[in-house]
Amino acid sequence: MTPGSATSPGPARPAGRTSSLPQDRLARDLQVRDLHLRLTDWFAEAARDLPWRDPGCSPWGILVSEVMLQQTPVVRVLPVWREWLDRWPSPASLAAEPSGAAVRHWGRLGYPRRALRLHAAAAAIVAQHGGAVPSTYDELLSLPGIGTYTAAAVASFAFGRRETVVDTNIRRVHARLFGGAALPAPALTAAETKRAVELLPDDTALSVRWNAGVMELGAVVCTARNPLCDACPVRDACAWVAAGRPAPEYVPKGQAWAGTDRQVRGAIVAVLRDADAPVPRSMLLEAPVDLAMGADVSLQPPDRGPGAFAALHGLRAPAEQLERALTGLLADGLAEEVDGGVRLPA
DNA sequence: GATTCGTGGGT
DNA sequence: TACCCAAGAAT
Repeated sequence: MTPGSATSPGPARPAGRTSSLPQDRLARDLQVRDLHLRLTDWFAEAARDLPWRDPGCSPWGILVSEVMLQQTPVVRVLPVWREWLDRWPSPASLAAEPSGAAVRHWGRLGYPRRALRLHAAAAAIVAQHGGAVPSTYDELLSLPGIGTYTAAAVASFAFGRRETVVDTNIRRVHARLFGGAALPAPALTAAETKRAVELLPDDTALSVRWNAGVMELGAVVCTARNPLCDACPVRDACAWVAAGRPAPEYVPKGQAWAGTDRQVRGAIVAVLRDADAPVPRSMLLEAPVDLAMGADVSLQPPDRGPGAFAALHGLRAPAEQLERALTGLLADGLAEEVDGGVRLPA
């Protein structure tokens, strides 16, 4: 069962142990409905003023924001999103450009394959939906780079549909509020999805505000570290607070970074992004003598950051790893080879 | 189900 | 400083 498609028609029921006693169920239903109202009231008053929440924002603008926000903080998305929507106000306008333009204007948001997939999604929207962002969960899910979360989020936030949205914020809020745990399981479980489905308000308009409100609570109050429980509108109902805010039962393992292929790939893409012509393979794979000997990086052009070339060669990556990283980028379509060398897809 | 895939600000 | 981790998706 996927989060977005699973919108049971029956009445919303609270999570946790199911009692066979009708009066217990009724009591839980009333408690959950109370949470619906309190949480959405709080959201109406405390919601951040984000441009993709503007009533005038197009479904395309909302879809773009959701893709950019995958694993990337709001503050870093904001400026890139504005430039992107100004440049490409519709799926057709983006689809008309080479995919490399999307990668270039993705900037340093990270995970540049998202830019590639967003470009592919725009092309699919043009080819299969007449240029209009589709409104149903299943149609959205079929687009490149749109998974269960984003499909449900766009259907809910852009089209006002009743879909169960489950993101990392919502998972954490549910884990604390109803599960009494500091953090959700390492990966989304069937039980979590079931709980989220049962918690979704029956009323469609309310379900949209519930989705956005729970997500917002997790983003600004019920944060992973140092949650602001004093500012929480549902603190009195929180199982985690009631349990004395016990520590996490496991330690999330951080992603390795230094020395990884991802680091090298990122450095290579940064070079290609800043280049206005194909870059010879040798300049990517072999460290220039002056840079290798520790040339003054500050001599790089001031508006080009610390110097993408210097950053790449500063990694001192083994030749084998440089080769592997470049091969991967070419295979992924993030780069292409031409006569003069390597460039973003044109 | 476990891995891979970027980046930079906060603590 | 080193580590955490942020509106996930694809394989």
